[in-house]
Amino acid sequence: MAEANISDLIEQYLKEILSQDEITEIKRSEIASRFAVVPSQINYVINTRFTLQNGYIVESKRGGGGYIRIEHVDLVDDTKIFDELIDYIGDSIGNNNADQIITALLEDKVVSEREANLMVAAIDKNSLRISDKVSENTVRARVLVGMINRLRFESTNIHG
Amino acid sequence: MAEANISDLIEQYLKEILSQDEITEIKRSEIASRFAVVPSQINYVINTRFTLQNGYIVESKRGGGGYIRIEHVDLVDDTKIFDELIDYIGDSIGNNNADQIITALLEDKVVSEREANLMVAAIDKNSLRISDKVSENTVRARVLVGMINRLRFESTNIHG
DNA sequence: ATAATATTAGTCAGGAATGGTCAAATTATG
DNA sequence: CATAATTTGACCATTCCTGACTAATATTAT
Repeated sequence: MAEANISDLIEQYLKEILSQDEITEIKRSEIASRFAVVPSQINYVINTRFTLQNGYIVESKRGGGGYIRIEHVDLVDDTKIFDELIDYIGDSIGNNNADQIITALLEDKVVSEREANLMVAAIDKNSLRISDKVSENTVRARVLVGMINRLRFESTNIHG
Repeated sequence: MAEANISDLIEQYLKEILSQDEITEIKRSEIASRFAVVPSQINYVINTRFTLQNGYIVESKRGGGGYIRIEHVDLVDDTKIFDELIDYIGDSIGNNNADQIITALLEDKVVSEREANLMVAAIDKNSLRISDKVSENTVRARVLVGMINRLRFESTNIHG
């Protein structure tokens, strides 16, 4: 597809590196100049694409010999991360963030694609839309219908 | 006899593209100017003609390099059971009735046990509890945590 | 040791480029 | 005529990109 954003390209570049090693250390200024962007854009990419809900842990150090270390964590093996994930969700979460979490669960094979699709359908914003009139049973109907509609389609994507 | 309105023409145009590729990415403003309509009419066309029930999955992103992605997916062979269930559910359904529907899907082997458990967790009455100050994101957090906890409660392995 | 300087990375706010929502106005349909 | 579908526009939300300023750490000078 059309990955028009530089941020997307930087993301791809970093994930390419991480597909070979579970952990990598980069120099912010080096990546920035490689893609001809200001250094702070690297922070932007990391903050929007390499978060815990995406399955990454990031550490850094400033000063001479400074670095940014990105580690891909395996949700299956790390119960503690799992706890932190639920902790992160807390009392409130938006549709996009929730989708990211489910994507991370899928990529780490905690759930199958069919299961992930059901989860995405369950937390869809159209289903959970709340107005004055809605009752619990109204929302339940929408959530259930949303999940059933998801089942109407074959799983098309890869990831298996 | 139905005179083709602009929305119909836009629909045809998009479906023409989708007849060649299963998936396409458009720029809302580009399509809008091509047909000389306001951008939000593209949303109207998508919301009325490219729905899940019709076999389309739509995703979008805003901001620079934003897009609307439309994917056409194939219906599974036996769709009758879904229609009937959705018809039965209607606009409102209680926890027990919903559980029964999910059990029926499980017994018919439409869903696996893990999938059924996820669905049950999603429509749990504690998750969908609605009071005066709940927001959409509040309910979403409860639904998502409920499903994740269900996954932990079982084995966290897809093949387990 | 301590201070000064150099070398990193982090934060934040703003502007630009998208797409989304909602309801009023208009048009088509039965 | 009554209702549903379409069309429009004002306003909102999100994402990306930049740069000025800040913070932390290492190195060098005194």
